[in-house]
Amino acid sequence: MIDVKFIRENPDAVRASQKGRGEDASIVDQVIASDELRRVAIEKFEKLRAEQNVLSKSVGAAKGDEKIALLENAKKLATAVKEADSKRTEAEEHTKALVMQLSNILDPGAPIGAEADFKVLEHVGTPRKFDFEPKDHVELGKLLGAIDTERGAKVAGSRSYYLTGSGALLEFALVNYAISMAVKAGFVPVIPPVLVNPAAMEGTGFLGQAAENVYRIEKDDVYLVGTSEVPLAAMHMDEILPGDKLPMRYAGYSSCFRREAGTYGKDTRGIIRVHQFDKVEMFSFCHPDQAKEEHARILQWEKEFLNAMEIPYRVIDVASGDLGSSANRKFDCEAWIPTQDAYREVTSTSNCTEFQARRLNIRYKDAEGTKAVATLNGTLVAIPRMIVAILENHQNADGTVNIPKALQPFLGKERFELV
RNA sequence: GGAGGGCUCGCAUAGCGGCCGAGUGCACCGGUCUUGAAAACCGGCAAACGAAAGUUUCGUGGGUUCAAAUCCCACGCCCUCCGCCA
Repeated sequence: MIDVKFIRENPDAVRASQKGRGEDASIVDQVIASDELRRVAIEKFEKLRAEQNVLSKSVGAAKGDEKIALLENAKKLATAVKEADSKRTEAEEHTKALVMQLSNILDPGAPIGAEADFKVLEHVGTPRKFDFEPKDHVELGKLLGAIDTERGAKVAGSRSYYLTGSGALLEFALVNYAISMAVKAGFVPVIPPVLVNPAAMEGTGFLGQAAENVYRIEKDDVYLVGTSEVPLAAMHMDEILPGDKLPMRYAGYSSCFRREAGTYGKDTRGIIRVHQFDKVEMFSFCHPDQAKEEHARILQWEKEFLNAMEIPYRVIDVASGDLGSSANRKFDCEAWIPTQDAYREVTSTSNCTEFQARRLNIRYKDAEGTKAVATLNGTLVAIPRMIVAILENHQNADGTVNIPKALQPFLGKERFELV
């Protein structure tokens, strides 16, 4: 949610941002008009209410005829107050509904355009030249007894899978490595709830355009989260954080659930795009003035993880039209996937500035006062995609797979063997 | 699933429908005293919007009333007991 005051004072900036995203800029003028009415309604209500408060007090003190006369007036006033109150509520709701439609203000650095208009920031590592025909992760997963998509489909439907043997062990190793790295960097490790209430889901912005990708348990009115960003962000919902404790960093490990509606036919093979997976996510509550630096730091940790996995990748600056509504800028790390001859997204970090915190009512307090914090998130490791990258990039001609050095201590060996 | 109890300013508690945005204790901040600290004493101390006046907030939402922390209804959460259970 953008600050209404900011919209009022910088309408052009908001319009430009909306346009940059390819979204409706006319909402800005609707907000301004609605906000004007809202402020008038508030003023009117408050005046009447003040009058009523005074009158009510005098009723208590009065006696006899005087009291009867006062009561007469008070009754009339009460009706007027009630009416002004409902008008005010209506105006407030109307304004809020409009403001909620606006996406976060773009970072001026974000490339403008549609999905394909991203900017490549850098390449790290070189895609390996194979002197044999590389196998894809599905085949390797079978040879290693690591991934079973057929039984996954039998038991849970399409986009489901079993990680077995080496696959399961690899997940544990990845998670352990990620968490130990995060703890070293000062993150508080967290195992959050994955079943959350509507307020958490709504506050983090996942019930908007993204709603169709969210699993909902109707009977109990709870949602399955698509990322631990949701419970991590909502953790401090309605709280005022001590300013001197910022940044507050959490590393959440959780299962993630995604309906993947509207992706029929996309990545149907293997475990690139699945309904359920585990992920270690970084989340930071920080001072708004430091959000940009924090964003760079989170990206740096993502890169360090990929470096440790010895996987070639590139970093892209995601284009305005492809940003989530909460993000003002987003960097994706894309790993090289040999059998697809392409870079594919494995991690992603967004700077949500104060946008998300305002919706969740998360503030910080320091000598300057109480203001909304900035929130940022970034993937440290999303298991299935990392498994794909590791298997495909580190495979040998016979189908065995070399284990990156960083993971070897967690697995007690250097290679995954055939079963 | 069944039966009870509770939800008030960081914590613990008080609170008669108007004198309650709200008392007390602890914690915290500032001061006096002290070589320093403790103790004692004095003062301050919930949040939001607003330039201010003022308005809003006693779990949430609704209702009764001129007036609600206080009465009524619904929901949420917490606790205790019983049942079931990883």
